Amino acid sequence: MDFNYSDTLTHLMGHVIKLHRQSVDLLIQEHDVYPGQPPLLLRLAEQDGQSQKELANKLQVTPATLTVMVNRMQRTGLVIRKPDPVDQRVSRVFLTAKGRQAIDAVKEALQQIECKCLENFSLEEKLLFRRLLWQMHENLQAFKRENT
Amino acid sequence: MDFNYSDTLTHLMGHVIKLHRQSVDLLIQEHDVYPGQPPLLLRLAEQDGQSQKELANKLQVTPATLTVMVNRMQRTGLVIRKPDPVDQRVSRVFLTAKGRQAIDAVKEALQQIECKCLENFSLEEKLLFRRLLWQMHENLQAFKRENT
DNA sequence: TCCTATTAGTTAGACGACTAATTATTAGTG
DNA sequence: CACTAATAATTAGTCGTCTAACTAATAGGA
Repeated sequence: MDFNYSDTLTHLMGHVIKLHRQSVDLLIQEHDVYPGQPPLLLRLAEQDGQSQKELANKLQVTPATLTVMVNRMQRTGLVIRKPDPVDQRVSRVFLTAKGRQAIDAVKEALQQIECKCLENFSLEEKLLFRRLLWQMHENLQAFKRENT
Repeated sequence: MDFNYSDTLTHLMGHVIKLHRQSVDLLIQEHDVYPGQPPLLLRLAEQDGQSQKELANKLQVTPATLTVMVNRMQRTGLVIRKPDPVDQRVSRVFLTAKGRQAIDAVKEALQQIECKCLENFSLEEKLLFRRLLWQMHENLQAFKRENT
């Protein structure tokens, strides 16, 4: 019972994710947006001025990671940090004008790639794919709960 | 026509991949194997003593990345580098005894998680999932070809 | 044969992510 | 009220990955 990692579904998925990142990056790099930043930008587009803790939770990332991300994006002028007036511990992240412009490109790019990804998929296939992916997500979540 | 990144298939896939990594890591970290190393170990299990270039190609990683990976794995004693006797430019990577031991644990872990991932999947669903994933892979590859 | 091109690998510096330890500030309790 | 708990963010150090610049060695052509 030999086991080939290359035949594994997660191996293939990993490659797809990587290709996806690279493809999106091709379209957005001119806006000073790096591959990990689109999710943060989009969360800010939904609601500006969230605390870093809120953002970290939504992005499923540790607060430490978020601090570093915000530092870089502040340096490239996409966002700006402002202290919360009530609670001095929290700092809130706001989009700059440049950030807002970048978001348009980012949305456009993600949309385009998602569309490209799903070329030749029927509606049923899309739905099924999502269902299976979700099932996988739940299975892994269960595994983590059992083994922590 | 508002666009929600959270509803995106690739967003969900990203989470699944992340959970997968974390889950595998739970099972292998005691063997001094870090999350990015299983693929390299398994390639060496297939064929020991490959050149770094060969390995980089198979892992779809740049030579620079491979150099760093091998450095770390050499430091933790999983592999060892030996110069090619014919061509002095190439250095070949070999498993150590510890590396070979780790591989057993890694295979076991990957198998277990892959199995867990696919809980409640029928055979048809597995096949279909792979087919759709492959289609996505081809779509993205085509996109990259068109935009490079 | 010698000089140039190509090739394999490395290094430096950046981004993305994590854990563990640290700093400030707020909340709660005796 | 004072002291301890808990919370938000940061820092330091590591792993994973990339690009660009560099070194060393081989291959090829004039």
